[in-house]
Amino acid sequence: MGRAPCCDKASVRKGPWSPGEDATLKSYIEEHGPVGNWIALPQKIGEFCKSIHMHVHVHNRVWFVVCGDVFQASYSSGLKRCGKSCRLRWLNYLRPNIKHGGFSEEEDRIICGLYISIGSRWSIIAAQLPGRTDNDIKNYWNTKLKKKLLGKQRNKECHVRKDRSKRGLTKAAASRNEDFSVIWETGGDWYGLATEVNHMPPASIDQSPNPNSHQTSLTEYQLRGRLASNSNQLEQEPAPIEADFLHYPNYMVPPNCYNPIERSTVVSCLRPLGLSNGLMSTRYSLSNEDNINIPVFAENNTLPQISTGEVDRRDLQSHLFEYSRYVGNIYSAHEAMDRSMCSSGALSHGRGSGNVWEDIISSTSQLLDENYGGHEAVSSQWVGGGRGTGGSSFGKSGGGAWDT
DNA sequence: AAGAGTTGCAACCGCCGGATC
DNA sequence: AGATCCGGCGGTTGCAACTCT
Repeated sequence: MGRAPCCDKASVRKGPWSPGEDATLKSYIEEHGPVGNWIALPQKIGEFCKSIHMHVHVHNRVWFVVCGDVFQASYSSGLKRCGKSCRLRWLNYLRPNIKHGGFSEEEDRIICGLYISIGSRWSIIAAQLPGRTDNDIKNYWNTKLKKKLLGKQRNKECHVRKDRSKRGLTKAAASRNEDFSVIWETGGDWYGLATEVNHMPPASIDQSPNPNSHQTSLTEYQLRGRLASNSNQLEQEPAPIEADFLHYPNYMVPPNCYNPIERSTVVSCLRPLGLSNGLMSTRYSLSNEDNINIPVFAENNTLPQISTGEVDRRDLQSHLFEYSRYVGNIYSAHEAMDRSMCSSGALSHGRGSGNVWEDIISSTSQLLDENYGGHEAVSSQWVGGGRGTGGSSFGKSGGGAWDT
Protein backbone atom coordinates (compact mmCIF):
# COMPACT_ATOMS: atom_id res chain seq x y z
CA MET A 1 0.00 0.00 0.00
CA GLY A 2 1.43 3.33 -0.97
CA ARG A 3 1.63 6.32 1.23
CA ALA A 4 -1.25 8.72 1.32
CA PRO A 5 -0.48 11.95 -0.53
CA CYS A 6 0.42 14.92 1.62
CA CYS A 7 -2.40 16.97 0.15
CA ASP A 8 -5.34 16.76 -2.19
CA LYS A 9 -3.58 17.05 -5.52
CA ALA A 10 -6.78 18.00 -7.27
CA SER A 11 -7.47 21.06 -5.18
CA VAL A 12 -4.00 22.58 -4.99
CA ARG A 13 -2.54 24.99 -7.45
CA LYS A 14 0.62 24.13 -9.33
CA GLY A 15 3.04 26.10 -11.41
CA PRO A 16 4.53 29.52 -10.89
CA TRP A 17 3.61 31.45 -7.79
CA SER A 18 1.71 34.69 -8.18
CA PRO A 19 2.81 37.86 -6.37
CA GLY A 20 -0.27 37.57 -4.21
CA GLU A 21 0.57 34.05 -3.13
CA ASP A 22 4.11 35.13 -2.37
CA ALA A 23 2.89 38.04 -0.29
CA THR A 24 0.46 35.85 1.61
CA LEU A 25 3.07 33.27 2.47
CA LYS A 26 5.73 35.82 3.31
CA SER A 27 3.49 37.84 5.55
CA TYR A 28 2.32 34.80 7.42
CA ILE A 29 5.82 33.56 8.14
CA GLU A 30 7.08 36.99 9.08
CA GLU A 31 4.18 37.31 11.45
CA HIS A 32 4.37 33.86 13.00
CA GLY A 33 8.03 32.92 12.79
CA PRO A 34 9.45 29.60 11.68
CA VAL A 35 6.97 27.09 10.36
CA GLY A 36 6.59 24.00 12.48
CA ASN A 37 4.40 22.01 10.17
CA TRP A 38 4.54 22.82 6.51
CA ILE A 39 1.81 20.38 5.58
CA ALA A 40 -0.68 22.18 7.80
CA LEU A 41 0.53 25.60 6.74
CA PRO A 42 -1.93 26.35 3.92
CA GLN A 43 -4.88 25.85 6.24
CA LYS A 44 -3.32 27.99 8.95
CA ILE A 45 -2.72 30.70 6.43
CA GLY A 46 -6.41 30.65 5.65
CA GLU A 47 -7.17 31.47 9.26
CA PHE A 48 -4.47 34.08 9.30
CA CYS A 49 -5.82 35.75 6.20
CA LYS A 50 -9.22 36.08 7.79
CA SER A 51 -7.63 38.00 10.61
CA ILE A 52 -5.81 40.09 8.08
CA HIS A 53 -9.12 40.93 6.54
CA MET A 54 -10.19 42.39 9.84
CA HIS A 55 -6.99 44.33 10.24
CA VAL A 56 -6.19 45.07 6.68
CA HIS A 57 -5.01 48.57 7.50
CA VAL A 58 -2.01 47.06 9.28
CA HIS A 59 -0.93 44.82 6.52
CA ASN A 60 -2.02 46.35 3.30
CA ARG A 61 1.37 47.89 2.83
CA VAL A 62 2.61 44.38 2.23
CA TRP A 63 0.55 43.22 -0.67
CA PHE A 64 -2.54 45.16 -1.53
CA VAL A 65 -0.29 47.50 -3.39
CA VAL A 66 1.21 44.61 -5.27
CA CYS A 67 -1.92 42.92 -6.45
CA GLY A 68 -5.03 43.37 -4.45
CA ASP A 69 -7.03 41.04 -6.62
CA VAL A 70 -5.01 38.01 -5.78
CA PHE A 71 -5.13 38.76 -2.09
CA GLN A 72 -8.85 39.12 -2.19
CA ALA A 73 -9.16 35.81 -3.93
CA SER A 74 -6.97 33.89 -1.53
CA TYR A 75 -7.82 35.27 1.84
CA SER A 76 -10.86 33.14 2.55
CA SER A 77 -9.32 29.80 1.75
CA GLY A 78 -5.67 30.38 2.54
CA LEU A 79 -3.16 29.26 0.03
CA LYS A 80 -4.28 26.65 -2.43
CA ARG A 81 -0.82 25.19 -2.43
CA CYS A 82 0.72 22.00 -1.20
CA GLY A 83 2.65 22.46 2.05
CA LYS A 84 5.78 21.17 0.44
CA SER A 85 5.41 23.70 -2.30
CA CYS A 86 5.12 26.44 0.32
CA ARG A 87 8.26 25.25 2.00
CA LEU A 88 10.17 25.22 -1.25
CA ARG A 89 8.96 28.64 -2.23
CA TRP A 90 9.97 30.08 1.12
CA LEU A 91 13.38 28.46 1.28
CA ASN A 92 14.35 29.09 -2.31
CA TYR A 93 12.84 32.45 -2.96
CA LEU A 94 11.03 34.32 -0.23
CA ARG A 95 13.14 34.03 2.88
CA PRO A 96 15.30 37.03 3.69
CA ASN A 97 18.80 37.63 2.34
CA ILE A 98 18.46 35.31 -0.62
CA LYS A 99 20.86 36.07 -3.45
CA HIS A 100 20.10 35.09 -7.02
CA GLY A 101 22.63 34.94 -9.82
CA GLY A 102 25.87 36.88 -9.96
CA PHE A 103 28.10 34.17 -8.58
CA SER A 104 31.57 35.46 -7.74
CA GLU A 105 34.88 33.79 -8.56
CA GLU A 106 35.26 32.97 -4.90
CA GLU A 107 31.90 31.27 -4.87
CA ASP A 108 32.85 29.37 -8.01
CA ARG A 109 35.94 28.09 -6.26
CA ILE A 110 34.03 27.02 -3.20
CA ILE A 111 31.39 25.25 -5.23
CA CYS A 112 33.96 23.43 -7.35
CA GLY A 113 36.08 22.47 -4.40
CA LEU A 114 33.17 21.09 -2.46
CA TYR A 115 31.66 19.35 -5.46
CA ILE A 116 34.92 17.57 -6.10
CA SER A 117 35.19 16.64 -2.46
CA ILE A 118 31.67 15.62 -1.56
CA GLY A 119 29.76 15.36 -4.81
CA SER A 120 26.32 16.70 -5.50
CA ARG A 121 25.33 17.40 -1.93
CA TRP A 122 23.90 20.73 -2.82
CA SER A 123 22.43 21.45 0.57
CA ILE A 124 25.84 21.10 2.20
CA ILE A 125 27.46 23.25 -0.45
CA ALA A 126 24.73 25.84 -0.08
CA ALA A 127 25.28 25.93 3.67
CA GLN A 128 28.78 27.25 3.00
CA LEU A 129 27.51 30.09 0.84
CA PRO A 130 25.31 32.47 2.82
CA GLY A 131 22.33 33.61 0.83
CA ARG A 132 22.60 30.86 -1.74
CA THR A 133 20.11 28.05 -2.03
CA ASP A 134 20.83 24.49 -2.95
CA ASN A 135 18.53 24.81 -5.93
CA ASP A 136 20.36 27.85 -7.21
CA ILE A 137 23.73 26.23 -6.85
CA LYS A 138 22.52 23.06 -8.49
CA ASN A 139 21.18 25.01 -11.45
CA TYR A 140 24.30 27.10 -11.64
CA TRP A 141 26.51 24.05 -11.66
CA ASN A 142 24.49 22.15 -14.23
CA THR A 143 24.03 25.03 -16.61
CA LYS A 144 27.19 27.08 -16.34
CA LEU A 145 29.95 26.12 -13.99
CA LYS A 146 30.41 22.57 -15.17
CA LYS A 147 30.61 23.64 -18.78
CA LYS A 148 33.06 26.33 -17.87
CA LEU A 149 35.39 23.90 -16.14
CA LEU A 150 35.05 21.13 -18.67
CA GLY A 151 35.79 23.58 -21.43
CA LYS A 152 39.11 24.33 -19.78
CA GLN A 153 39.87 20.69 -19.31
CA ARG A 154 39.05 19.54 -22.80
CA ASN A 155 42.15 21.23 -24.10
CA LYS A 156 44.30 19.21 -21.75
CA GLU A 157 43.03 15.80 -22.74
CA CYS A 158 45.53 15.12 -25.46
CA HIS A 159 48.36 15.85 -23.06
CA VAL A 160 46.96 13.43 -20.56
CA ARG A 161 46.70 10.72 -23.19
CA LYS A 162 50.30 11.26 -24.22
CA ASP A 163 51.35 11.13 -20.61
CA ARG A 164 49.50 7.90 -20.14
CA SER A 165 51.36 6.24 -22.98
CA LYS A 166 54.66 7.51 -21.63
CA ARG A 167 54.11 5.50 -18.50
CA GLY A 168 54.73 2.31 -20.38
CA LEU A 169 51.34 0.71 -20.40
CA THR A 170 51.37 -2.22 -22.72
CA LYS A 171 49.24 -2.11 -25.78
CA ALA A 172 46.78 -4.51 -24.22
CA ALA A 173 46.45 -2.50 -21.07
CA ALA A 174 46.13 0.71 -23.01
CA SER A 175 43.48 -0.90 -25.12
CA ARG A 176 41.49 -1.94 -22.10
CA ASN A 177 41.62 1.52 -20.75
CA GLU A 178 40.67 2.97 -24.07
CA ASP A 179 37.64 0.73 -23.94
CA PHE A 180 36.89 2.29 -20.65
CA SER A 181 37.26 5.71 -22.17
CA VAL A 182 34.80 4.76 -24.85
CA ILE A 183 32.32 3.74 -22.21
CA TRP A 184 32.58 7.20 -20.71
CA GLU A 185 33.07 9.05 -23.93
CA THR A 186 30.41 11.56 -23.11
CA GLY A 187 32.10 12.47 -19.89
CA GLY A 188 34.66 15.01 -18.82
CA ASP A 189 38.20 14.74 -17.64
CA TRP A 190 37.70 14.39 -13.95
CA TYR A 191 41.32 13.88 -13.28
CA GLY A 192 42.09 17.21 -14.87
CA LEU A 193 39.25 18.78 -13.02
CA ALA A 194 40.57 17.50 -9.74
CA THR A 195 44.01 18.77 -10.57
CA GLU A 196 42.66 22.15 -11.45
CA VAL A 197 40.68 22.42 -8.29
CA ASN A 198 43.51 21.13 -6.18
CA HIS A 199 45.57 24.01 -7.39
CA MET A 200 43.01 26.33 -5.96
CA PRO A 201 43.07 27.28 -2.32
CA PRO A 202 41.44 24.50 -0.35
CA ALA A 203 37.75 24.91 0.11
CA SER A 204 37.06 25.26 3.77
CA ILE A 205 33.89 24.11 5.35
CA ASP A 206 32.42 26.15 8.09
CA GLN A 207 31.10 23.76 10.67
CA SER A 208 29.56 26.39 12.84
CA PRO A 209 25.80 26.71 12.68
CA ASN A 210 24.70 29.12 10.06
CA PRO A 211 21.81 31.11 11.48
CA ASN A 212 20.72 32.11 8.02
CA SER A 213 20.72 28.61 6.71
CA HIS A 214 17.92 26.15 6.81
CA GLN A 215 20.16 23.47 5.48
CA THR A 216 21.35 20.40 7.25
CA SER A 217 24.65 20.79 9.04
CA LEU A 218 27.78 19.07 7.91
CA THR A 219 28.14 16.96 10.97
CA GLU A 220 24.74 15.49 10.39
CA TYR A 221 26.04 14.15 7.13
CA GLN A 222 28.94 12.44 8.80
CA LEU A 223 31.66 13.40 6.47
CA ARG A 224 33.66 10.80 8.28
CA GLY A 225 37.21 11.91 8.25
CA ARG A 226 36.92 14.35 5.40
CA LEU A 227 37.34 17.03 7.99
CA ALA A 228 40.44 17.11 10.07
CA SER A 229 39.54 16.54 13.67
CA ASN A 230 40.87 19.81 14.98
CA SER A 231 40.38 21.99 11.97
CA ASN A 232 37.65 23.18 9.71
CA GLN A 233 39.81 22.61 6.68
CA LEU A 234 39.41 19.70 4.34
CA GLU A 235 41.94 17.11 5.24
CA GLN A 236 44.90 17.51 2.95
CA GLU A 237 47.18 14.63 3.87
CA PRO A 238 46.07 11.09 3.21
CA ALA A 239 46.15 8.84 6.19
CA PRO A 240 48.73 6.07 6.26
CA ILE A 241 47.72 3.29 3.96
CA GLU A 242 47.83 0.79 6.80
CA ALA A 243 44.77 2.46 8.19
CA ASP A 244 42.85 0.90 5.36
CA PHE A 245 43.32 -2.53 6.78
CA LEU A 246 42.26 -1.35 10.17
CA HIS A 247 39.02 -0.01 8.82
CA TYR A 248 38.45 -2.72 6.27
CA PRO A 249 39.84 -5.93 7.65
CA ASN A 250 37.88 -7.90 5.07
CA TYR A 251 39.12 -5.88 2.15
CA MET A 252 42.65 -6.38 1.04
CA VAL A 253 43.26 -3.48 -1.24
CA PRO A 254 46.77 -3.54 -2.60
CA PRO A 255 47.82 0.01 -1.93
CA ASN A 256 49.54 0.60 -5.22
CA CYS A 257 47.16 -0.87 -7.70
CA TYR A 258 43.85 0.78 -7.05
CA ASN A 259 43.99 3.58 -9.51
CA PRO A 260 41.16 5.87 -10.52
CA ILE A 261 40.21 4.06 -13.67
CA GLU A 262 40.16 0.72 -11.98
CA ARG A 263 38.17 2.03 -9.09
CA SER A 264 35.72 3.63 -11.45
CA THR A 265 35.44 0.36 -13.26
CA VAL A 266 34.29 -1.26 -10.08
CA VAL A 267 31.38 1.06 -10.18
CA SER A 268 30.87 0.77 -13.90
CA CYS A 269 30.29 -2.93 -13.43
CA LEU A 270 27.39 -2.31 -11.13
CA ARG A 271 24.07 -2.00 -12.78
CA PRO A 272 20.84 -0.81 -11.25
CA LEU A 273 18.34 -3.57 -10.79
CA GLY A 274 15.22 -3.13 -12.80
CA LEU A 275 11.99 -3.49 -10.92
CA SER A 276 8.85 -5.07 -12.26
CA ASN A 277 7.20 -1.67 -12.42
CA GLY A 278 9.84 -0.46 -14.82
CA LEU A 279 11.58 1.73 -12.29
CA MET A 280 15.13 1.28 -11.15
CA SER A 281 16.04 0.01 -7.74
CA THR A 282 18.52 1.68 -5.46
CA ARG A 283 20.36 -1.63 -5.39
CA TYR A 284 22.80 -2.69 -8.04
CA SER A 285 23.83 -5.89 -9.64
CA LEU A 286 27.23 -6.86 -10.91
CA SER A 287 28.29 -7.79 -14.36
CA ASN A 288 31.62 -9.04 -15.59
CA GLU A 289 30.88 -8.41 -19.22
CA ASP A 290 33.14 -5.44 -19.53
CA ASN A 291 36.89 -5.57 -19.55
CA ILE A 292 37.06 -5.81 -15.85
CA ASN A 293 40.23 -4.63 -14.29
CA ILE A 294 39.63 -4.52 -10.60
CA PRO A 295 42.51 -5.17 -8.28
CA VAL A 296 40.35 -5.26 -5.23
CA PHE A 297 40.72 -8.43 -3.26
CA ALA A 298 39.01 -9.79 -0.28
CA GLU A 299 39.83 -12.54 2.07
CA ASN A 300 38.80 -15.92 0.70
CA ASN A 301 38.06 -14.32 -2.64
CA THR A 302 34.84 -12.87 -1.41
CA LEU A 303 33.54 -9.44 -0.85
CA PRO A 304 31.04 -9.45 1.97
CA GLN A 305 28.30 -7.44 0.34
CA ILE A 306 29.10 -7.44 -3.33
CA SER A 307 29.46 -11.17 -3.67
CA THR A 308 25.80 -11.67 -2.88
CA GLY A 309 24.88 -10.40 -6.30
CA GLU A 310 23.56 -7.10 -5.10
CA VAL A 311 25.18 -4.22 -3.39
CA ASP A 312 23.40 -1.39 -1.76
CA ARG A 313 24.61 1.83 -3.24
CA ARG A 314 25.19 3.26 0.20
CA ASP A 315 27.50 0.41 1.09
CA LEU A 316 29.37 0.98 -2.11
CA GLN A 317 29.50 4.70 -1.66
CA SER A 318 30.62 4.29 1.89
CA HIS A 319 33.41 1.99 0.85
CA LEU A 320 34.58 4.22 -1.97
CA PHE A 321 34.20 7.33 0.08
CA GLU A 322 36.26 5.92 2.90
CA TYR A 323 38.84 4.65 0.48
CA SER A 324 39.20 8.00 -1.18
CA ARG A 325 40.45 9.39 2.11
CA TYR A 326 43.57 7.31 1.85
CA VAL A 327 44.45 7.95 -1.72
CA GLY A 328 44.40 11.69 -1.46
CA ASN A 329 42.96 14.54 -3.38
CA ILE A 330 44.14 13.32 -6.73
CA TYR A 331 41.43 10.68 -6.74
CA SER A 332 38.75 12.73 -5.20
CA ALA A 333 37.31 13.78 -8.51
CA HIS A 334 36.73 10.18 -9.35
CA GLU A 335 35.11 9.77 -6.02
CA ALA A 336 32.78 12.56 -6.94
CA MET A 337 32.16 10.86 -10.22
CA ASP A 338 31.46 7.58 -8.53
CA ARG A 339 29.09 9.16 -6.10
CA SER A 340 27.33 10.98 -8.85
CA MET A 341 27.01 7.87 -10.94
CA CYS A 342 25.63 5.89 -8.09
CA SER A 343 23.22 8.43 -6.84
CA SER A 344 21.80 9.09 -10.25
CA GLY A 345 21.33 5.45 -11.03
CA ALA A 346 23.06 6.09 -14.29
CA LEU A 347 24.98 2.90 -14.57
CA SER A 348 22.77 1.30 -17.13
CA HIS A 349 25.07 1.62 -20.07
CA GLY A 350 25.90 -2.05 -20.10
CA ARG A 351 24.18 -5.26 -20.82
CA GLY A 352 22.77 -8.02 -18.76
CA SER A 353 23.79 -8.87 -15.30
CA GLY A 354 25.75 -11.46 -13.49
CA ASN A 355 27.95 -11.92 -10.55
CA VAL A 356 31.11 -13.87 -10.92
CA TRP A 357 33.53 -12.38 -8.52
CA GLU A 358 35.85 -15.29 -8.87
CA ASP A 359 36.09 -14.52 -12.57
CA ILE A 360 36.60 -10.89 -11.87
CA ILE A 361 39.35 -11.54 -9.43
CA SER A 362 40.90 -14.19 -11.59
CA SER A 363 40.89 -12.05 -14.70
CA THR A 364 42.19 -9.17 -12.69
CA SER A 365 45.10 -11.18 -11.38
CA GLN A 366 45.86 -12.36 -14.86
CA LEU A 367 45.62 -8.90 -16.26
CA LEU A 368 47.89 -7.48 -13.65
CA ASP A 369 50.42 -10.23 -14.15
CA GLU A 370 50.35 -9.74 -17.90
CA ASN A 371 50.63 -6.04 -17.95
CA TYR A 372 52.24 -4.94 -14.77
CA GLY A 373 54.36 -7.87 -13.79
CA GLY A 374 52.45 -8.34 -10.59
CA HIS A 375 50.11 -6.26 -8.55
CA GLU A 376 52.68 -4.17 -6.86
CA ALA A 377 54.10 -2.92 -10.10
CA VAL A 378 51.12 -0.73 -10.72
CA SER A 379 52.16 2.78 -10.00
CA SER A 380 50.39 4.87 -7.47
CA GLN A 381 51.38 7.80 -9.62
CA TRP A 382 48.86 6.85 -12.20
CA VAL A 383 47.72 9.75 -14.26
CA GLY A 384 45.72 8.00 -16.92
CA GLY A 385 43.09 10.28 -18.29
CA GLY A 386 40.11 8.20 -17.39
CA ARG A 387 37.15 10.11 -18.60
CA GLY A 388 34.37 9.91 -16.17
CA THR A 389 30.88 11.08 -16.38
CA GLY A 390 28.46 12.27 -13.87
CA GLY A 391 26.23 9.83 -15.59
CA SER A 392 23.06 11.61 -14.87
CA SER A 393 21.11 13.42 -17.44
CA PHE A 394 21.29 17.11 -17.02
CA GLY A 395 17.93 17.90 -18.32
CA LYS A 396 17.21 18.53 -21.87
CA SER A 397 19.68 21.33 -22.04
CA GLY A 398 22.62 19.43 -20.69
CA GLY A 399 23.48 17.05 -23.45
CA GLY A 400 25.10 19.40 -25.85
CA ALA A 401 27.65 20.59 -23.38
CA TRP A 402 29.49 17.28 -23.35
CA ASP A 403 29.79 17.10 -27.08
CA THR A 404 31.19 20.48 -27.82
C1' DA B 1 10.48 37.90 -39.76
C1' DA B 2 9.80 33.44 -38.23
C1' DG B 3 10.59 28.93 -36.91
C1' DA B 4 13.87 25.85 -34.63
C1' DG B 5 17.02 25.08 -31.23
C1' DT B 6 19.15 26.26 -26.77
C1' DT B 7 19.47 28.07 -22.20
C1' DG B 8 18.26 29.22 -17.51
C1' DC B 9 15.74 28.47 -13.68
C1' DA B 10 11.51 27.81 -10.84
C1' DA B 11 8.96 24.20 -9.50
C1' DC B 12 7.74 19.49 -9.11
C1' DC B 13 8.45 14.52 -8.10
C1' DG B 14 9.52 10.76 -5.53
C1' DC B 15 12.66 8.73 -2.38
C1' DC B 16 14.82 8.49 2.13
C1' DG B 17 15.51 8.79 7.03
C1' DG B 18 14.18 10.39 11.51
C1' DA B 19 10.43 11.18 14.61
C1' DT B 20 6.28 9.87 16.39
C1' DC B 21 2.35 7.06 17.26
C1' DA C 1 8.10 -3.58 15.97
C1' DG C 2 5.81 -1.73 12.42
C1' DA C 3 3.09 1.94 10.29
C1' DT C 4 2.67 6.57 9.30
C1' DC C 5 3.93 11.35 9.00
C1' DC C 6 6.85 14.89 7.71
C1' DG C 7 11.00 17.46 6.40
C1' DG C 8 14.74 17.36 3.51
C1' DC C 9 17.07 16.21 -0.49
C1' DG C 10 18.72 15.37 -5.37
C1' DG C 11 17.11 14.55 -9.91
C1' DT C 12 14.11 15.96 -13.39
C1' DT C 13 10.76 18.65 -15.98
C1' DG C 14 8.16 22.58 -17.99
C1' DC C 15 8.37 26.67 -20.02
C1' DA C 16 9.62 31.47 -20.92
C1' DA C 17 13.32 33.93 -22.76
C1' DC C 18 16.91 34.05 -25.68
C1' DT C 19 19.84 32.86 -29.77
C1' DC C 20 20.61 31.00 -34.11
C1' DT C 21 19.66 30.04 -38.89
